[in-house]
Amino acid sequence: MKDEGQRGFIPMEWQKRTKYCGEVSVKDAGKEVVLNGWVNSRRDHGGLIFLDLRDRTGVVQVVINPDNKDSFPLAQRVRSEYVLAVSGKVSKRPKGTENENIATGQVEVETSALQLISKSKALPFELDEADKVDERTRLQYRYLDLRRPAGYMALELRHKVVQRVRNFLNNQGFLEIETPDLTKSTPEGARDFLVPSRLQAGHFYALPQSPQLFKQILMVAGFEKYYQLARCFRDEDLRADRQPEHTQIDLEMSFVKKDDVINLSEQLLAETFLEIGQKIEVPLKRMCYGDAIKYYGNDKPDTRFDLLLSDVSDIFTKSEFKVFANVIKNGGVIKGLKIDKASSLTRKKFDEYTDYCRGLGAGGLVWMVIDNEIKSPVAKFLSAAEKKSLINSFEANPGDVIFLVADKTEVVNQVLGSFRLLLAEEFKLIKPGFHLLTVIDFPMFEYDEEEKRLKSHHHPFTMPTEDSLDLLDKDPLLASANAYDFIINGVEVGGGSLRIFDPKLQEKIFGLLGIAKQEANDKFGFLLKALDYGAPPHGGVAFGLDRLVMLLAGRQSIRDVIAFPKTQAGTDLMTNAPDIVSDKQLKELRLKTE
RNA sequence: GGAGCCGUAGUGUAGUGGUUUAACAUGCCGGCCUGUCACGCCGGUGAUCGCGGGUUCGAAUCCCGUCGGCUCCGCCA
Repeated sequence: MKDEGQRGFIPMEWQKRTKYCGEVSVKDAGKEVVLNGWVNSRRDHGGLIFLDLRDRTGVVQVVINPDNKDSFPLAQRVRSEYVLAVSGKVSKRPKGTENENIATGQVEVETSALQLISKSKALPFELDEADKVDERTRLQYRYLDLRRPAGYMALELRHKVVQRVRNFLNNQGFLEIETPDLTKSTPEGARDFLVPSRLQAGHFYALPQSPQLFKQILMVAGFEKYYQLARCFRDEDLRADRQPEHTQIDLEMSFVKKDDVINLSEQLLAETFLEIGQKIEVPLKRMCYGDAIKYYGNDKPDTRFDLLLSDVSDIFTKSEFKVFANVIKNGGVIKGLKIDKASSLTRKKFDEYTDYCRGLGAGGLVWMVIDNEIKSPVAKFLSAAEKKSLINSFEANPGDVIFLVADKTEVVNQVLGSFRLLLAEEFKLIKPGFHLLTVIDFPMFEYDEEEKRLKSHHHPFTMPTEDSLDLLDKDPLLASANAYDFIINGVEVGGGSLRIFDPKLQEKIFGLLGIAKQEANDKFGFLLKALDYGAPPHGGVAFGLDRLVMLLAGRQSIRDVIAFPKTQAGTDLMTNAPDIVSDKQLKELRLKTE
């Protein structure tokens, strides 16, 4: 068997596989097969060479005997990750040489012909140790990273989840419809990615943050049930669970009530969990937004563990302890959480926690070790009655530790909400498995301190509840929305709402958001216009496919379930995007760079 | 915009009370080996310690800056 021919190229003809490596079994014993794949490893015994040949289905052992005068010399020159075609006979392995660790360990392929299809340089990292390798090297050589079973399986799972979603929605009567990626920049929401227009010099498309407006217009168009696996773009900073482009399972339905959308969403989620063999009971547990904030400090409660926040402001309304009293006088709150049997915590650890909470914006962190009495730096400032009330309130027992934060309500919730996660991890309180939750009863608006105006909590097209209509004028911050979020293990995987289908109400909401009539018409005029032509009641939901698959795959980052993800600085280390472009390109677009 | 952690042969680590031939494992190259499967054994190759500057007789080690990667805050309707 030759490798490189006269022209210096490897011959183009090669034997096509008759079987996949991972599927060779005892049943094939005695049969001739051809395998194609990569050399996973090579074990050269001098007089006998073993190769583990790998394709996407698995590995199988290939044996090359020295009496095979064509193949043996080639086998000696073969290296890791060479691509080969192997012809040979499947045989049961000699007694005592079976390998229980691999699926094909009972058999091997006795090579009759070995053919080199493609060579490989020595790899920049060893595939079976990739878990430990710096992520930047793996991203640079993403094709090698993905060649690992773990890489393959993550994307295979993603594929299967997508197929389930499509099947489920198709069976429910949904139509998959694509909407534009080159569209119009709209105010509100995230920063847009812009695309300069050549034909309309000086004008810009924006990449969609979501297909929100298009799907609503599809409802006006009468499609009734739409879905799409939509790529969404947001030019904001990245996180482990945030990429500048991500994929949403986006859907919208007409003539539905809130519970119709929630029920379908929960069924859809449950359907995806079947892919990993998990039966999820629907309907899911539901929690109102107010309780989520009150007990968990945020609107995406991690319900894998308790450690609930408790408001103890009442105990300190008349406290001699000025720090607490002042916070309450200024409208703030004192909340805390109790952790069982934590008296082994060191002073150093308490300082660490204090720094952590300060870093999140708290003025400080009060800690108390419960013994026969309370041990705490602030114990001397508290009255006996206050101490007793605290212990009662937290139902604290000797050995427990109480942490308190006093500040503005939002600060307290945010700090304790994060701190609770840290403690749960450190004390190993997190129960295994998946804990799904639907959060309902969101407020319509929140107040933006910086811009001194109302902002939508969900988005500007969210339908207020009927009860809230009167509040829009009186006290819009109390108005609640027909919106819902879906939370798994503290990760927001989806959310949606009923939409406004009355153009008058939509204009009213824009007004409350401080979007002038002129601007509303410039930016959203096409939607308002569409609503004028017989808009059905409608609502929908969007799930973050990347986050969902991340959870199903048990990974910590969505980068693991995206084929070619970007770094925290928004770069692609494999392609080196983003990159500078030629002057010619800039000129055509009438763009100048500094 | 901000905070923290990290950066030493291809890869993963060790080495920082200032002076080392910068160590170990693995990979890679060569040799031996007919039942291995993380094959084994022998030998070899490979790092001016991310980059720049400073302190010093002397810096991988201390200081400053910078670049890159990760985590987080802000931001993400």
